[in-house]
Amino acid sequence: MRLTTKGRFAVTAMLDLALHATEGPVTLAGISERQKISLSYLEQLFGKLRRRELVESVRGPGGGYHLARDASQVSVADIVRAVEEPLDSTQCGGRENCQDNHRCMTHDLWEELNTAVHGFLAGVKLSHLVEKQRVKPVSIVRGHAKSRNPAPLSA
Amino acid sequence: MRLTTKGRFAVTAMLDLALHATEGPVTLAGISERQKISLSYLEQLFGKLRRRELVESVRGPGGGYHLARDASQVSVADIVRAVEEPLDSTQCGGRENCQDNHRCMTHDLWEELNTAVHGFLAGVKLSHLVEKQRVKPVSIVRGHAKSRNPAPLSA
DNA sequence: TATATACTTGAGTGAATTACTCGGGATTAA
DNA sequence: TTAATCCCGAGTAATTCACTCAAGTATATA
Repeated sequence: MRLTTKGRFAVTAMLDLALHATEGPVTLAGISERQKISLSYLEQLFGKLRRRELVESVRGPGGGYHLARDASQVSVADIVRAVEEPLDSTQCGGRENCQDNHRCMTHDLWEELNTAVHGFLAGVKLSHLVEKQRVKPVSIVRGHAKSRNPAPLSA
Repeated sequence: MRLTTKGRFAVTAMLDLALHATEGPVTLAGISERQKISLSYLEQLFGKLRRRELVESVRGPGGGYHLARDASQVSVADIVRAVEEPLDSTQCGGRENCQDNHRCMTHDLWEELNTAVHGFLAGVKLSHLVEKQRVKPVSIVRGHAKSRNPAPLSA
């Protein structure tokens, strides 16, 4: 599981979608404005989300996107995997071509870590985020943060 | 905590160091050959490891590196943090400039994830890896894997 | 049917990062 | 003095990321 801002944007967008689920199809333009994510970029992301059947689209005027399944059935791991496509193998492409035991050794380690991360993200459902979000006092803070920080995982 | 192949290489190198601890200072040339990591790249990595006081160097002929503390006192998290320098902030640079609650919301999530990852890696000591390594039957597999895959976190 | 709204797709791009190399230098054992 | 080491900073090719641009296609509504 890779994890970059792409995955984070996707989760944010999906959360926005879930929060506006009652109001019919949600437009990308709306998400773009509310979340300050470029429309074109959202289009890219939602193309993948749709192909992975996490969202469904309604075309034409009044159209937009809605969740393909209940928010409780969509995990953060699902979302990240959907957009962070090249979820391919690690270091030594699987397990065959490990150079020697050292490499294999650390390979096990990274695999365990990956399992742990995946487990963590799979445990967090979109519905949890929605709940947390709704509980929070809504304090709108303005401040354009069109930041470029592709840090894969940051402290 | 970022996590790229740089961190993985560093862990591999440190494990090699730990495994050859009894034979006096370990040269980078040796690690380079055994682990198939470029010497120049190792020099870069060990510069950082030394500055973070994870290893100590012995200069001149017969010199090399050895662990600055016992393998049981060095965690994988220590190593990764040492080389993966820019361990700076996430999305919205801390907590102040979150655009609105959605962003803040997911920010919490990523922070929790980060804590989990760090916890995992902090729990794995170099000594654990050494033990596991020593137990394993030594099956040398040849196969040059000078692969370029900077996947930050892969499945 | 015309038109505007919205999704859909694919190609392209600038900046940043990664994973290195290169070329020199400093230190010290023999 | 020589050679084995570590030491360091600049440079670089490839890649990736985050994002834009320019076309579509579908459809609700007037």
